[in-house]
Amino acid sequence: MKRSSYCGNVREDSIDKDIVICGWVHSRRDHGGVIFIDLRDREGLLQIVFQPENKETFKIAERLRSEYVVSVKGLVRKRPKGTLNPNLLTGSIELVVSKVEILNTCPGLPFEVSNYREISEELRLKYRYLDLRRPSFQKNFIMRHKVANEVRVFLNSESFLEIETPFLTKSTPEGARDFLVPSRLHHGSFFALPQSPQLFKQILMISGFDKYYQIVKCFRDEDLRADRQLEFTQIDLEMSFVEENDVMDVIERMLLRVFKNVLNIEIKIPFERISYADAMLRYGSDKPDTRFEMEIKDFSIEFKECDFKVFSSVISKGGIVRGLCIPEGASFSRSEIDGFKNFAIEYGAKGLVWMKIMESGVESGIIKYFKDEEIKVIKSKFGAKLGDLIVFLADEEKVVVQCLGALRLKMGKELDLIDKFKFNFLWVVDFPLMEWNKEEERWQTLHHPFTSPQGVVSLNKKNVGTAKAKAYDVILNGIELGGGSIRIHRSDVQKEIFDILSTSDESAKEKFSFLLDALTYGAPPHGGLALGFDRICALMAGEDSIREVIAFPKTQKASDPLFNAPTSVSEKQLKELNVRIDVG
RNA sequence: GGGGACGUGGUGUAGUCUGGUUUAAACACACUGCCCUGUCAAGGCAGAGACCGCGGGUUCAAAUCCCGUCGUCCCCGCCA
Repeated sequence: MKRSSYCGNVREDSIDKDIVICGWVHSRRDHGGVIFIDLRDREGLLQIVFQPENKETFKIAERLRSEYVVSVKGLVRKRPKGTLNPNLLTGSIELVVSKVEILNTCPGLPFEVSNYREISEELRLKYRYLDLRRPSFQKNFIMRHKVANEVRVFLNSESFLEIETPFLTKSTPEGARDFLVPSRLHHGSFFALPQSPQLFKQILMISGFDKYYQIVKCFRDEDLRADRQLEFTQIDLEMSFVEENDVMDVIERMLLRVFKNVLNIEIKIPFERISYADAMLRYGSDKPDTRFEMEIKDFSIEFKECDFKVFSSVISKGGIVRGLCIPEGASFSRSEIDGFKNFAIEYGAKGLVWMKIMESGVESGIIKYFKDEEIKVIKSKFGAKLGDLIVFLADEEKVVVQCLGALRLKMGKELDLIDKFKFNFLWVVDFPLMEWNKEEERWQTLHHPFTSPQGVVSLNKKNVGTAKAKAYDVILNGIELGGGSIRIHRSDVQKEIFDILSTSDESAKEKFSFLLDALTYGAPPHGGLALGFDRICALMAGEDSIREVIAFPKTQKASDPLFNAPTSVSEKQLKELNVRIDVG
């Protein structure tokens, strides 16, 4: 029997027609005299009816069990009055079976193929093929396909060319840890899997392709998280003869189209923009979640000479004091506030100071150190209301910013201040070009070393600290969707950057000499951006983890329970590669 | 490298804090059999199924307390 339709796509226009469908037995309701089966395929469910008059099919129906694979021929008809199911798109019709064929059977399942139960991730990944059968999952992956398709249709219409770049490439120890692939033909040498196609796409610009994109896998051998996998997918694009606004405009219009055509949601463009400095000050993060307010306030000037020595001495040593006003937080108990303190300590703070705005005045263990005017300033700066809780941190800037940023997010979630149906896009711009790495005593780029500085000043180790980058990150609901920049297209500027980054024993100039060369041969001004495809899909699907939109993800310990990877390999394989294992 | 949560029939959980007749473990779903001609997360009756992740210790007695170990998840570090 040749299939004529998907189960989930049959509609009333097929009434009185004979059709053939194939699928899995989703559920079986045996009434003794009549048997109903919900047959499932990727498009959805259709109720099929076995009637006792047809003895042959009825006998087979009695044998059907969950997840049996069958093909069914029958007549589509309108369901009898009062038996419609409004929960199904096919709920007004059913298929009366005239012929049925069991294509495969299925033993007892390790878990039910339904949306109604949370199964442990371990089991889900071991039986990923069953897990992926669940309707909610099929939906996620159909959506993921649509997103990719809309991206391609849009970028194609904007004259972008899809060009592939290699997976076997060169290891560059900056940034994330590389996955290494031993070379059989070059003993002792290794390829690396790309952390991103960054340099390839820049070279494609030098080659004159003008606009490039790729939906491409990237690899980073770092620890995994809910939003991080060893291999992940990026929408990677690059454009020639552009400035920041041109790239940002393309991305905004692309996302507008994707959200409209996939979710039927109108997002507002252009996205709001915020400077890096502002984001760090107000939200304590370079990827602020602006779905709720609760902004951080700085008191480093106000408390410079205050009587509370913890504050004034930190400030005199170059540190800062900032605080957060938690609406209706005064009802938190002492131990709950201690919990916040421990949370802050986890992020590197030494302690946390709090004040409750009560009817009787401000309640706090340190209230005696503060003058009335100072309390007034605190209250007015926050716009604090009765019943609010204010917390302060005093430390070096990095610690305070990070802690309060994390605490703000935690409170936003716990107090349910976040509107889950909102999509808040945001550009973070004006990043510093570099930051000083105290431990290693050297300059480090915030983005990557190919990012163009703002302005045309000649850069050196003295003035680089104040330079801004032509870089931009696109943020959605506090998650970094992607980042990009205008790249350096002049060899002399790129050389300056490498000089600043280089330590005495390693020269970036040598490692990237091919790039410096390429830039001299007529490199056009160019820039681009890379978007985390998995993250976009997870956000659009309302999932908390990108694993829910990746068909075969790894566990947090970086293994695959289905294939049981990674594994050791044979001596023969190792010998061919001239690799010896030395497990300590 | 570090912090935390969890691990009980096939699945999801209760029981763990305060060790012991709420019979060596309860409930729901799934499973098996029977009944049932309009259900749709069908219903009814009956049944099978776990020595409580693994190892060790404390104790008269351990799912329960302690130590170790493995696994899953969340977070810090890390992710230019």
